[in-house]
Amino acid sequence: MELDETDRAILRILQADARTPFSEIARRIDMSSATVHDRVGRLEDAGVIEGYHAKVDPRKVGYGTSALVGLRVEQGREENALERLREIDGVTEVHLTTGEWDVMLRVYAEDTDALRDLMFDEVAEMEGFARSQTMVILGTDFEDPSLPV
Amino acid sequence: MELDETDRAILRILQADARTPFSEIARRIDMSSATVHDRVGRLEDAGVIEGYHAKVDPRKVGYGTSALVGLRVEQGREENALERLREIDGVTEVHLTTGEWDVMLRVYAEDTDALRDLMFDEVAEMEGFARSQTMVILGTDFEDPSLPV
DNA sequence: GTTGAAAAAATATTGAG
DNA sequence: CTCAATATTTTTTCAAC
Repeated sequence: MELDETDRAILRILQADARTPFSEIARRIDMSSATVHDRVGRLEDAGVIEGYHAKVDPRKVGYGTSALVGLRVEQGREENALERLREIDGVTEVHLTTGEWDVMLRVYAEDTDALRDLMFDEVAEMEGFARSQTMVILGTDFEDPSLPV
Repeated sequence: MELDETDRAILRILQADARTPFSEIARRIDMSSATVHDRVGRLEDAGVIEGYHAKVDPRKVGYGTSALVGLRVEQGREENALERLREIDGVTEVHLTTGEWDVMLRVYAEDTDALRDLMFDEVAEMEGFARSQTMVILGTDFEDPSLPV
């Protein structure tokens, strides 16, 4: 799908605030809301917009700790490991990467104790687990889910 | 702010789909939409809900490559470096971490050439830069922005 | 592709239990 | 805190350019 500047403007607005009324988007980009409605529908159908999600403050719902975890997995056991990782509560991202680690995880836990339990009892016990390194996130300086479009 | 099971149910729904009409949320949790409206407003005011964002498929808007980058920063230069990183186009996350790296970045780039340029011309040229390691994301097995609440 | 206008649906507000 | 009823606004549809 080819995106023109109007599509990009709509994407910028919806990335910043997914609940902006079409009528206001229309006003800002100087088109009718029927057009905005039409375009958003096409962006959704084309898979450019994958979804709309409320961003919840992890601390406010009991997740005091977050970490990035590098994982080494035994050769040939990757499939099994990935399947297991997906199911662990608090694991929100599983990426296959080049470099020192085969897999990088993003995990959330209540506190450092809970993170330790998650790592020792769930991740390290997993079939095919070789070794891991946990990078505890001490603070997040910047996190904007918006891609520049 | 204290969250009860009703609040959590609303959060689960809005994390999965931020544009679910209040009327449907109300139907699903068996309450009136006025109550849902009231609760969502309080969750927003309390900062539990930080915002609503459209999730855009990076590939569909020209970002073929993504990476996690570990950074070492010279002591005392952290502030300056963080400020600079925030401004680089394509950098969507900047975390301070324990372990091998001081800072972990999430970056998006058009392709590996653009990633190289971003790393060599922007990141490595930054004041206070010591060294870095780029973990190119070959694939994302799982990525769900929803926190279990 | 875009539009204005009508119809349908949703959200915001109010007042009371 | 919750609700029903009302007022307001938005979404959706559609004939027409």
